[in-house]
Amino acid sequence: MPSDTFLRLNEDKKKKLLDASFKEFSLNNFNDASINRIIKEAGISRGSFYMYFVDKKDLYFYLLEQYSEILIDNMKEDLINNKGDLFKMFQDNIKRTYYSFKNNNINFFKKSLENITIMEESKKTFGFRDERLLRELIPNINLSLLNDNAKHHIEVIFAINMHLLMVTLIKLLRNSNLDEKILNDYYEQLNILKYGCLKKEDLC
Amino acid sequence: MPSDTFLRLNEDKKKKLLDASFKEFSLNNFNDASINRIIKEAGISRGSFYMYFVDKKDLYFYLLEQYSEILIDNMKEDLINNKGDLFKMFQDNIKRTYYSFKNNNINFFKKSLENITIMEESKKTFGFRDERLLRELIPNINLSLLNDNAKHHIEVIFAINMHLLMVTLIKLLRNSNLDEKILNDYYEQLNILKYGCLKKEDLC
DNA sequence: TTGACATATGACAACTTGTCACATATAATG
DNA sequence: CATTATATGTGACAAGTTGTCATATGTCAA
Repeated sequence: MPSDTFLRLNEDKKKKLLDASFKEFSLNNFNDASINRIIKEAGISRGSFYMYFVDKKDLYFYLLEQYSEILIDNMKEDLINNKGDLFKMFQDNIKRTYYSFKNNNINFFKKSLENITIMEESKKTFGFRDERLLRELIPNINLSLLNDNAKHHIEVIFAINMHLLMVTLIKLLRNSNLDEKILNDYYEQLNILKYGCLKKEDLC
Repeated sequence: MPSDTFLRLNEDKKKKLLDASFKEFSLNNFNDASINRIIKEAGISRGSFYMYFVDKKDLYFYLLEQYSEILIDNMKEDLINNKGDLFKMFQDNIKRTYYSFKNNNINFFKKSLENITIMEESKKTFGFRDERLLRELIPNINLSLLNDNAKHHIEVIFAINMHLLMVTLIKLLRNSNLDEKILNDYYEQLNILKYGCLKKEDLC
């Protein structure tokens, strides 16, 4: 989290630093990104930077949070449009998210995907804070479509879906064009989650 | 991949470097691990190091490969003991893997889990090379237990299972003792994959 | 013994980060 | 208005990082 000093800064100065950071993290992955280059581009001194953020990670997560707001908004919209059907939402959402990622200035989201460790993923699902996810998305899911076991593990199901979404996005972004095969694979993966892996005759 | 020069080295010198590396990567995550400390501990010169490995990443993946051989061996054994039942294998395997991780010298596997990005995970499933996974594990899975859709996506199902395994291991290793609650959550996640999320009446 | 090739070495340039004594704003108070 | 606090800004600095390269030392074959 940035310091109050940063938050109190005038919008111009704030924007300049945020823009420079966005650019740097779009061109380099987290470890290669350089605070030196950021402060040079933003025209602030080294000491000031450390007055605003405790370190590179602090800045990065703040940025990620800012820029991923719109993604969670889109997801919420898709969920409501599909009357709370979690799987239809994910099916609809992937193209939208793909284009958000693809069209954003330089590469920020693509690089972000490459940076996420499963360690972090298990804590905060893709930069969206858990709280916002739980507060705004989960309550909009129509649980009556799911069986009891699924109802009790709705957060896990969401997390698995998010994981599949991210892995698919990585694949799609590696190709230059939206690849229908990768997309179809994704839809069938959703089906596995919907219908399970075991033979039906063993179930009923 | 290490150079032929490294492979040609006498066992003592090789071991010394590998041991020093293992220790360094056990005490630090990938980015904080220092080649300087490794070569100091191993008693070789900077130039020699770069004669053996192209960079830190090269060394790291070589190490990971070496030390994860046993994990895939265990998995194969569990799969055969369970007559090819993929889900029973995962259910049995987690405790074993947990103890392998917990008891190994310093922390290598725990740190490794923390280092893995979903980007890498989507390419090589957890340091096990895809080839070995596909070659040795997948053929031992009893496909007749699965429905048609699952059969066609056996690699994806395996990957999701691996992902759940890793996330659960991270949770378990964060606690000091084997936490039954986390373990039970894992088993129920496997059930979701087995039986799916949708209500049964909608299926049959 | 003399090449020829394989290894080893550490100084070097070019970076990186976080800190800190100091300088300069801006606000508040006598 | 002058003075004192408090908030910000600054860049030199120490202590680290990595990868390269000219040079030195092995080793083996002709």
